[in-house]
Amino acid sequence: MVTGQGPASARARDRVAAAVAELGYVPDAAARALASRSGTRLAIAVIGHTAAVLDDPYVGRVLTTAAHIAAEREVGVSLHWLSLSAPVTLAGLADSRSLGGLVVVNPTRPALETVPRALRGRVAAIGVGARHVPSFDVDNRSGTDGVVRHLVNSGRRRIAMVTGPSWLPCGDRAVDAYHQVMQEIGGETRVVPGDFTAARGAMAAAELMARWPDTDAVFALSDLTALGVLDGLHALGVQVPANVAVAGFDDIAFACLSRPALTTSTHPVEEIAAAAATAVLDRCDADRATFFPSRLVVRESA
Amino acid sequence: MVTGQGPASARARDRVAAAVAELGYVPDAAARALASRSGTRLAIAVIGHTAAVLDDPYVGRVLTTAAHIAAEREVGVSLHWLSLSAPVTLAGLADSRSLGGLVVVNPTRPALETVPRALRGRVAAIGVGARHVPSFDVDNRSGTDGVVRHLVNSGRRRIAMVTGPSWLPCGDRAVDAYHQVMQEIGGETRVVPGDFTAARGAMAAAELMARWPDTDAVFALSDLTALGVLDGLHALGVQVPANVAVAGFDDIAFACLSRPALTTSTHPVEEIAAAAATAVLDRCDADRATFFPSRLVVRESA
DNA sequence: CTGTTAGCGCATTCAC
DNA sequence: GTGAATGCGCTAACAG
Repeated sequence: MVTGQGPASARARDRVAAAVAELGYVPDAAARALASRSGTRLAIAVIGHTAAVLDDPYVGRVLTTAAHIAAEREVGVSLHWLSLSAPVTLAGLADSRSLGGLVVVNPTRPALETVPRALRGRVAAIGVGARHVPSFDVDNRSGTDGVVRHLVNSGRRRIAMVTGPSWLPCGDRAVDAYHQVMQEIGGETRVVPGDFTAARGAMAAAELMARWPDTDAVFALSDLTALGVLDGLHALGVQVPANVAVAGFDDIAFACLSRPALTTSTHPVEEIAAAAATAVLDRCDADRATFFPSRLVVRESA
Repeated sequence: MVTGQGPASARARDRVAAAVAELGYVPDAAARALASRSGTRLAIAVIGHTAAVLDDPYVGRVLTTAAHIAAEREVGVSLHWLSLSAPVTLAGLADSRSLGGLVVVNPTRPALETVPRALRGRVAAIGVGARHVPSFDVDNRSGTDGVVRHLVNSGRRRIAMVTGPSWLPCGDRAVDAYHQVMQEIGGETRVVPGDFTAARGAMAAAELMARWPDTDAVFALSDLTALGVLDGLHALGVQVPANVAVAGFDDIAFACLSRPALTTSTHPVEEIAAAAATAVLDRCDADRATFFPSRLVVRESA
């Protein structure tokens, strides 16, 4: 083995390293991939109802980071949409010989079941994990807890939540946390399903205010949705934050550009994506879940 | 040649095609890359002062599209930052044997000079092009013309422009178009340099209003910057669009979510990226420039 | 632990 | 026009 782990004495290894340095030797990725059948590309698969999930800015950030990390190792990244109704595609993806590793974004548990064992040690999830699929995710529970408690601390009691899509398991922890805080303060829970889009947020705002007109705060599990809520409330003539406070989740670039600027919770998306990509590229088999912190960012909207 | 163009009779080709279909044969990308020295990955190189340019949402859209297109051909995409001051990196990038093709985003003409001839037919630019480097870009000239004329038609005369970074050659056509319209209506030109960021937009707004207090419209060559201008004007207590109209360029996702919603010009970024990626992957040598239309989108801000 | 050998799956280059 | 040989640069599985 010209590089790396082969069983060899320390002296021999040093000599090779010296030769490599002096001759300016650089390994050929294609030849290595061919000989070791290790693949030449890192696939990013995003699960969702439609291919439109690929256009989400969150996916863009993950992809950007992964492509940047992969570049250092001379591998490329490809982007795939995995239909929610037929995650069979995952197996198809996996037996492409050029596949070096796989990062699944927003996986469902059934989808994770279809990961072939041949991919063990070369797969990671951003979202929930599974056996032999290490996961990297935001600590949604404490993140939600932090935001909702901030709303409570600023005097709100009739707090509603717009969730993520119901099929997304990693949103469950957030909903749990919301329920728990509401129970603690003896408040009624008001949950409306969302789908992480702004359009849905505007609709959710209208639904919410029709059903529970005395709502004094809305927490959306996505900034995009929260911006939509802002829009919906504006259309209803509701003042933010005077009448209703609004908080989001993720701290996207535009959270600080909206009017009013969005109170939200910030997440190290780049760090998460980098960790997932690195885990796959470095072939570390594990089924550990790593959680990244969610930190409250108070702006004007709540 | 198992696939494609080799000299062979039509009958033989058909037989091969039939065999391929029945055996479910799928070529091995790594083996092909090794034998033909054609590389296994498509590199996207973005030019800018700092690596922060990689985080631009525009780059995200380009990367997403490229990664999706590349996926169909079993190749991956890697992302690179090219320092403006030392575009030497481009040559370094190019002699990596795993490089299959290159798409340069926002190139400068000097940077394009450093494209090695070995890359001919496997390189494309999003922005200005050069000899042997086909370019794919927005028709900035007519796009700007459309926006500025819209401002004129709605009664504005003292129109300022916030440009892109001065080193970006593809912004020149836009500045030209602005000058031309202003000359036609006999208006004074008021140009402030920008850098495509929101922060710069807010500063530019302050500078503009200090220097030319009677300005009644601002056109920014980037939506992000325009949103910053919106912010800056708000801080100054200037009403938009009552006192000053604001227009942007690009129609990013958040243009319709700002308050007031941003009037801008929409561009088929995905189409442009797809065309560039396809040109590189299909090895079409050319030095033709392809321009994509810019279409005015009137919302509330102008 | 070391040195050697045999492919990985294709494109290319010759003879036919 | 067709088929068979050679090698791309490396890893893996041996024998020393």
